[in-house]
Amino acid sequence: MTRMTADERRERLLDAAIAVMTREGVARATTRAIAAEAGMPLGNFHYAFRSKQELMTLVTTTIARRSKADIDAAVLSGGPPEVHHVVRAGLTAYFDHVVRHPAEHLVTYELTTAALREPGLVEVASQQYAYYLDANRELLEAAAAVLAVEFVEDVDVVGRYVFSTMDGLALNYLARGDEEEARRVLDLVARTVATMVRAAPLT
Amino acid sequence: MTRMTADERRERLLDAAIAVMTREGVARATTRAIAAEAGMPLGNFHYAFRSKQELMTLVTTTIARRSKADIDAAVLSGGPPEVHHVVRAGLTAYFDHVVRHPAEHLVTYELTTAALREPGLVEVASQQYAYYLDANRELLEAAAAVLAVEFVEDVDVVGRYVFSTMDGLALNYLARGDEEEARRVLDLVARTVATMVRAAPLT
DNA sequence: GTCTATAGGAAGATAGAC
DNA sequence: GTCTATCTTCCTATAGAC
Repeated sequence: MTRMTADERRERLLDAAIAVMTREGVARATTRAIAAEAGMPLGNFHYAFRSKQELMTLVTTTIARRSKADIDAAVLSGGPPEVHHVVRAGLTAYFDHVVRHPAEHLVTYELTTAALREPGLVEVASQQYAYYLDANRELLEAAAAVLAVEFVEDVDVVGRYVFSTMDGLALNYLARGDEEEARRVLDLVARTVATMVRAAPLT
Repeated sequence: MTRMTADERRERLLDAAIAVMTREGVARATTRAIAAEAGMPLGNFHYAFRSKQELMTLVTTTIARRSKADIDAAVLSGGPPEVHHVVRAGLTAYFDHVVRHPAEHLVTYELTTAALREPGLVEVASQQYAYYLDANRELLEAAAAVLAVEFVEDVDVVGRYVFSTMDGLALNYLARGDEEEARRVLDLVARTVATMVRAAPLT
């Protein structure tokens, strides 16, 4: 049997790290626990990664990338072609993901706060959020194009408004757990976004 | 010189814990660091608290209480008696606090995520958020009374909308650090809240 | 009551046998 | 290249001298 390549080892440890973090929390994702999850001896960890921080950085960016893919896929659901409904469908798709995978979302908050406390990782947290914001703005612009509307407000500000609100609502839901009220807030947010657009001029 | 009472010791350790957490992060607030900050030997820690978790619970509830006092005080600033301006003044007061004391707010996010990972502390996180939500609703109702308006939407939903949005915006600001855009979002939020009220009927 | 000293264990990282 | 065994450090918590 051929040996594992360096890349394979890194990927296995990466997936194992995400699994442990999701199941037990970032604080308990020790190098030992991660190596055990990946089915390899502890000694191999530092053969694949120079340090635990190197892995943490990779985990953070990987989760951001995968989340974006999930949300992008979910937001393509159909529905009445009205701003309020289209936006609500997108927000609902996101919130459904939070309800179905709360631990995964909790991990992102843990990673963000952990990164903000580590001088070498502050940049990672910043880029993680820049990435999410970018994804958000893209979706808003795509939706606007489909609906033939344009934003009255700066689209960057609207994107950040939507993202911040959903980020806060998700954290709030994780802490409180009252799904129904959260969905009513979500509906309210969708209606506020509908007031931020007007019919687009013909091009 | 008389010895410290048990309550004094607890309070000193409590303040020391908050100081260490603010300065170095929750993860680095070890019993050793906290005892050193309080100027007492490590051995005294478990004379005042049965366990570290007991202190963590106290820290979480104490910070929630103190934050409420800060925000309540800030929100009493004057300004034009118009919904948009009054709400914006309140949100601005809150956001100013975040900008001036970012580490303190980061601590609250760290405590929330930490509590959500600890079976015995999930209740604490939930109560922490219930407390914040309650404070938020109270402020909204007080503002509505002063302005002689009433909410078109369920005031609980509006309160949660405002709280979630500001919570998300604060976290977003901590990660990204672009204050100016955050303030533009804040202004946008204030305007959306203004659309959720109408003149109150005379009583 | 107060402190020193230490138990007992887990963390990240590495050395060295195979 | 791979794994075992270990180094060093730091953690929470407690025992026991004063």
